[in-house]
Amino acid sequence: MKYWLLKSEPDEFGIDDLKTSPDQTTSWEGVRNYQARNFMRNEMSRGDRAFFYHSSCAVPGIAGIVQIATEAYPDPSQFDSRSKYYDASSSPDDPRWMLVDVRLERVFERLITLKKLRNYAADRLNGLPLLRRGNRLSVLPVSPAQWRFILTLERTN
DNA sequence: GCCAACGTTGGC
DNA sequence: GCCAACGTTGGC
Repeated sequence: MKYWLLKSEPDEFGIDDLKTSPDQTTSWEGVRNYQARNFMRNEMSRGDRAFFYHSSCAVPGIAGIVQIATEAYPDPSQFDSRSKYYDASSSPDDPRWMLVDVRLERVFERLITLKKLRNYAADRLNGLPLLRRGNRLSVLPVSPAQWRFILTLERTN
């Protein structure tokens, strides 16, 4: 089993939106970056777990945990001309963009803020891709050791 | 294949 | 709103 971090803007789709979704499950549509796609397509598996990260908001941070509920499959929104994720240059015969379904595991009582994570950038979270300068990927790997350590931050100040 | 221009991401 | 860091696009 692998561990991941998935970014979403809470103004668009936050963890509370997932909580109220049918089966607390949603299709993680709209990933339009090749590296992020490759992570989903090549390395992500059903049963993996991911942090649900709130980005581009007042207090960025990890809001909870989701489970990867499917293998990667073509993102239908790339073929929907009314969708903001429409990609006219992708064909159903050779879909360019993939997604996975994710199901809510739990919502943290308190956000684990980016600020807090940064406190450990030089030691326990050294090398965490999220903390890498200039990182913009919306799908990022987390090592098992980093995953375990981040979970301990849930109960500390 | 190079690279400048442009667009997007995302923290602050 | 600003700006750094990238990724993508398109002319050549």
